[in-house]
Amino acid sequence: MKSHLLQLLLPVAQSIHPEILANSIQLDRPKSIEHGDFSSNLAMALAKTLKKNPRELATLIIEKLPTSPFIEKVEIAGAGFINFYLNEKARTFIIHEILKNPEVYGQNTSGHDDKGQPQKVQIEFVSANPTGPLHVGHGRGAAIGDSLARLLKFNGWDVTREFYYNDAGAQIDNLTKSVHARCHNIDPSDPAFPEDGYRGEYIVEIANAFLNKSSIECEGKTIHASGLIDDLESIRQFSVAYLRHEQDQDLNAFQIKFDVFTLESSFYQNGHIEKVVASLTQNGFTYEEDNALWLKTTDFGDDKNRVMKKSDGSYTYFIPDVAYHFNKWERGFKRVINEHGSDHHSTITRVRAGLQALKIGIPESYPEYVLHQMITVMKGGEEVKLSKRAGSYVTLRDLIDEVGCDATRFFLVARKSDSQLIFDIDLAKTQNSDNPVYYIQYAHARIAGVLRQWGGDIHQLNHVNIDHLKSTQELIMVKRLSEFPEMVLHAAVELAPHTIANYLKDCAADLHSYYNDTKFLVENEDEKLARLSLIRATQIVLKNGLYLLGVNAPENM
RNA sequence: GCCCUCGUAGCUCAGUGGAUAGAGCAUCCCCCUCCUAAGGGGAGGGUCACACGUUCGAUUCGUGUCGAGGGCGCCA
Repeated sequence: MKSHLLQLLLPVAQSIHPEILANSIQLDRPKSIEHGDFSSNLAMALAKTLKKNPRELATLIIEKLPTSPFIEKVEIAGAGFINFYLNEKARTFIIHEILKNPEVYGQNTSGHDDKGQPQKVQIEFVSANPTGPLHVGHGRGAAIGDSLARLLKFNGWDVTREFYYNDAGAQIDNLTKSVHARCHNIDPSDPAFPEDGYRGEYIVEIANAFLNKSSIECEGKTIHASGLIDDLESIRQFSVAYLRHEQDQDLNAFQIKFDVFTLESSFYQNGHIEKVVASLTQNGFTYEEDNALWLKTTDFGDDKNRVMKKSDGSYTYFIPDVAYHFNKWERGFKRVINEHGSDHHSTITRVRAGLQALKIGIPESYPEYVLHQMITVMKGGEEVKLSKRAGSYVTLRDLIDEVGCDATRFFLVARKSDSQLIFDIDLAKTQNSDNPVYYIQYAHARIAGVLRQWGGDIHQLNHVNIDHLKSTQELIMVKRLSEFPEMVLHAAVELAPHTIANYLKDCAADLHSYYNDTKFLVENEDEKLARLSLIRATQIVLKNGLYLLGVNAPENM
């Protein structure tokens, strides 16, 4: 509908001002229904360059505008807005569009290449090290990352979800030492406990399972504990498998599945690390100082150079990161999005710098980043800082157990990622109007209820003429539904799934308002079917929108 | 000190170079003989942190100030 109007406007605009470009014409959705379905600031924009009165220009534009089967009227308003009001034919067209192919309504092909094929995009998210249960920050990353994946798929991209983790390195040594200490019944109050060790209760569980010679399923393999109290290698393998397994269960409970798990150690084993270091050195971006090998990241906008190989001969995390992103590029991902906590901010410049220094034509903006800010968990008016199992932080599992998967996902994805989030457990738990998740789900369930009571075949609604749906609420409802595809595109372009959550709240509000005002199951058959087709279309949009957030759309509540 | 993000109603947060800046909660009033009241309607509540610029028009863009958080490691 929007492109239809643009096609009408463009020739007119060009006849007045030949140099105007198609993408410079704005066609917005007015906030208020009084201002029509679409609004253009064309006259005001032209007034500036042509030095003419915007209202006069608007009159001229409207006179020149060809007739359209979908437009009821065009009006000038305010300082020179041109407002378009769609007619009943357009509204029927929109509703039929939704009902015809419910599951694809809102989808587009903006992710396709020139040949019409989906382009590959990889989204890396969560990427927690296997040193403890997932915390709420990982939960926010999981909710945002998975929703982004769903959104991009809806926009025609071929999406791969990936989880990267470090299974060697200093943090894992720490984990091993901590479990080892607990095997010997050394607790964190004991001076013999590792200084930077993990102090949570889960370490005791792992130690006990290890001593009992348990087995753990992890990523298709079974890991057996040797049970030998000083077998550090077995402790390490078992602990990593144990925690990876637990994280998988948490993600499962959060209804998130990954396509690929990548281990940091794989880049040491397959020689990628050496290759990258050799290439960086060959390109002349490295130097030695204080017995360490440095990369001149300042050549690429960093504020200081970074160590890549420590004086003890081991690598910093930074080189495996570069190797990993080089690997993503080589696997054919011309687009990569990393979802991380905002504490990863400092790595952006240097990872990109490392990739630039490889000189193999990777774009400067590769990879893209979506960073989320910190979460404060509130309960009973007080900040919750720790959980029993993890010790020092609140786990994702705590939230899921307490408020459920749907509410947790919704709350974590419904805020702009770069603002700090207060997660109010009491609010997320309430099952009433205070809680936006239930508000939206209730709208969906209410519609399902009406359709159940009607008892007819929903396919009967596909070709209903809705011409005489003309109440303000009905106009608002149709307008809202027609905006959904634009919202989906916008959310994907901006990498901002929270805009979908806002849209759904508005859409649900429109429905509840309509529901209270109008009876659907009326005597008059035409009226009844018209209203049912409208709410059925609303149900579809709510369902598709909730799907994009990873939230269920219940038939009953 | 430098870098990034944020500052909008009492609270939690949306939003936009344009029309009267929105929603939920909280406060007050009203609506079930009627498809789910887990709902709806209404009232009150704002110097869009502050200042100065750019613009026909700034809450939105720019600069500065103040305030909050995060990052500045041979940790990941």
